[in-house]
Amino acid sequence: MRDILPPESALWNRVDQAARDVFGTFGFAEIRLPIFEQTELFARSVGQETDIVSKEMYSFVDNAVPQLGFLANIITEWPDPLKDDEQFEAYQRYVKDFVSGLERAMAADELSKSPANKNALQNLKDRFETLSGTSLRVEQSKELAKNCVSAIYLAIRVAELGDYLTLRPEATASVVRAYIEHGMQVQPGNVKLYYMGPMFRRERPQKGRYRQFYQIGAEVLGPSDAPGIDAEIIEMLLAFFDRVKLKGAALSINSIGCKQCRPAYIEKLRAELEKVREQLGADSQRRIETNPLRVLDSKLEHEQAIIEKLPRIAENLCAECRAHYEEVKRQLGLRGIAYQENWRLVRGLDYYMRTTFEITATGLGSQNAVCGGGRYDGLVELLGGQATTKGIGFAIGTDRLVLSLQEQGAGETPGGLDVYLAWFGAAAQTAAIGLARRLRDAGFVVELPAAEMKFGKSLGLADRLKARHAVILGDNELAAGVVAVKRLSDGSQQKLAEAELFSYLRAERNP
RNA sequence: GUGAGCGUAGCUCAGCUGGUAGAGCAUCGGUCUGUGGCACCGAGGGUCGCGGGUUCAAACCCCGUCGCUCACCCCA
Repeated sequence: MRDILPPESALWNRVDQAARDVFGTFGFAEIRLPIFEQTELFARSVGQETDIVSKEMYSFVDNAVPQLGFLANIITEWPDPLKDDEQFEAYQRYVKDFVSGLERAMAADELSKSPANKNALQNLKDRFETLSGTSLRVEQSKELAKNCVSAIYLAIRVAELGDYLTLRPEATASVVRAYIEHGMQVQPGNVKLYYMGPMFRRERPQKGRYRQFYQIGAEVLGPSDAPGIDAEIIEMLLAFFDRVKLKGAALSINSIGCKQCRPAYIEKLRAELEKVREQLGADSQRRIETNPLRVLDSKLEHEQAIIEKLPRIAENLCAECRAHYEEVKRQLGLRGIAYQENWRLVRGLDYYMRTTFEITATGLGSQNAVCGGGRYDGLVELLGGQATTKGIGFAIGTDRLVLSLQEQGAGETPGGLDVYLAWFGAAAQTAAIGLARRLRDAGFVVELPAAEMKFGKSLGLADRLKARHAVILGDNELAAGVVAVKRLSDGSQQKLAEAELFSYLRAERNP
């Protein structure tokens, strides 16, 4: 958990504003999305077997009956129910409370009497009975108790205690959901949307990575999958990085094929990996089964030579994918965009296909990817929309971008205080309040002391607040109908009428 | 999920073999009631992350726990 404080927050705002400005010129408009969604949405879109869904989501039950949800959490999150008799008994009490709570809630119609709930209740009752008859002291009932506990977990998951919700781990799924829900396919051409805000993943924080992190992203959804769209969204991305003055941004691209050609490639890859299995590390060996593409991502030194000899997807694309990829590259060329082809660039999310890309920045160590994206033509259909709707998008990791900018020395922003309005005496305060309002109306940043201070104190505060000017308003100035304005950098001071003060300050602002 | 390191004032840190909690910076006030940065003097600010244990006595030793940082895994 982390706070973003001034003056650092100013840099964050600059980054957000740059995105709004640049994306706006490409015809993108902002979509504001909810922070949490139905768990189901992410499970389906991101992919059940990905790390995000299998272990990194913050999910919770939005209970119909809060007490039941509380108990369900205790029971299913119980660290080790079979550790000792004391824990075992406590665990049984919780299960008992849960069963009776479930019965009561169903009787009172607080919980639906759906078949799932009835089954769960019956199952829980049976299991609880068996569990009550076991003891941890006897080895064979230990095994029995273990099975009962698994069954209890399952029954609780089956019970419909309320909505399953998840703090969003990414936003593409939400954008697609909104696109379908609001019938945006009737809009002319492709729909171009951008978003920014916090995302959540459950993991151990480290440099540039947080459990609540921020992304700025954009998506193009609609009937066309023209390679020019891929190239333009990349062009926009680079324009953005240019605007925030990120140095050393490097673009990598790849194509990972489609439903037609990728499965065949994966089998080919798997077969080749089997031949060299013994030479690979434990992680890569495991991935031969789970996700062979990820082996290509390995950064282990001794695997590099092996990986270099593996079959490459670019040489195994179907005709359509090959043509699409070639045209993306040509379109990038038309825009004068330099890129690096990286045949090992694969994505961690299931929904990507064809074009994938990544931007890396300097100063981030091994976490050097600052933006990732790609095409996901099947996702809209997967989530229940029109099969003909195509999609492509990217997400910028704002935390890393800001970190990288700071390391490049963009952190310091000059203090914005134009005027410290030092007033002395009750009559001067009245005048100062009016003057402060007119200065602020004109766009100047003004600090107006809330209570009278001694002269030296007041100017001292103006100095420490890093004000550019002190405007002095006391009895003398009031009588003469002027103010004294002092430039704090060199101490020069002059008396001006109000109209002159405004033009003076304007000139000071734009030298 | 795994491994390592660190938690003492707002910040950076000191605090020896256990014996009443310290410094610098910052803040506030004074010297200084019409002119800032300096100097000097003074003040406020701490459940030593939290809980338990050992001890006559714990910031210090032991156990647990929470938090932060870094790395692994993975990704943005």
